[in-house]
Amino acid sequence: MEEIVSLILHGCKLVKNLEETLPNIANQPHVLINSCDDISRVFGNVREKLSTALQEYRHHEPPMEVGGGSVPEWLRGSRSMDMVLHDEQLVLHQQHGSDAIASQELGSGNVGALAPDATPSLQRTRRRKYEEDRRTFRIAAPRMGNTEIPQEDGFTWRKYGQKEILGSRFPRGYYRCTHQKLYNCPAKKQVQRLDNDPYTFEVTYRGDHTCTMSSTAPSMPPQPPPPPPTETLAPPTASQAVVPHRLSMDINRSVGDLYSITQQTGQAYRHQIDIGSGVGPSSSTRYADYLGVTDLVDTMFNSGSSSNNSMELIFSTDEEKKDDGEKTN
DNA sequence: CCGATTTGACCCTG
DNA sequence: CAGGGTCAAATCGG
Repeated sequence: MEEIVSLILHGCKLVKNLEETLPNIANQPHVLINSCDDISRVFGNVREKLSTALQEYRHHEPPMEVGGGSVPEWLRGSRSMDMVLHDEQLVLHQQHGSDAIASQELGSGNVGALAPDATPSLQRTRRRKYEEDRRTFRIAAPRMGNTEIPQEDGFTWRKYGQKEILGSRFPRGYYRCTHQKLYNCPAKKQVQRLDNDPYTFEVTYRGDHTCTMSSTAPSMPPQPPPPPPTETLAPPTASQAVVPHRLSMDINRSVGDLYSITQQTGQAYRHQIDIGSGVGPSSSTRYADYLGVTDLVDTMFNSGSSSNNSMELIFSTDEEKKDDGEKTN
């Protein structure tokens, strides 16, 4: 087990390394590929070892009681095993759909407040394209402090609405970027507790930040008004700005951030992350695997010094969850 | 006083 | 017409 852990930690270091050198090597695809390969190799190795350990255990130990007997001792009784085996709770998939189109749409005017003279057909088109630019995350609610809202995501949001949603026990909160007016930032997010798991928020991000990612005031001067829409699609720069930020936070942050990003259609989570051209499908799948593992590692080993709240999150039973849920309700 | 939140009303889409 | 999304006045709080 120690070997596996050190492997995981090594992988994390590689990821951090890559992140730090990313600005310098961003335009050197072959270097990027090598780095990604190294990382995925390490975590692929981890996964293999985990699978082997699990199989060996299953082979030697007849199943005992339901839900516990076929799991290695070091994982028995912990929900982390579920996460390893079913990393849909950890793996992220990000759907950018037509980011470029959406960015263009968003940049072309105010969000939500459609031009009064817009034709109905145009409004529909705009809406649909806008809707495609949605990234849905599942975020574990904080166990400490304010459990009513998801953890900081690095941006500051201002709530502008809340609505009861049909078929949902919990209302949906509507947030827009605090700097919307000052910086013409179109980013919005919706936050809703899951019906069947009040300790998980489904956070849907819409639009991309044109402000910086500061949680206070933006450090960049206000951007000039976006250019009028043209035939050429703008590159999805804003959405790219979100991803590296998340990468950094995923590695460093504590619990609460067991993201699983789903497709907007609400289908089963896919063990895949779109990395873009230059990386083959098999690599991307393995890449996703390691992302899941890093989150797990992060949760297990980087969970804050003084409290074991992250462990509570991992190891808490459903019963506890239910109790806590009732308390907060 | 100013910015954030709340909440009922309104708008738009399907 | 129902439901989701947004607006904006009222209210809150630092």
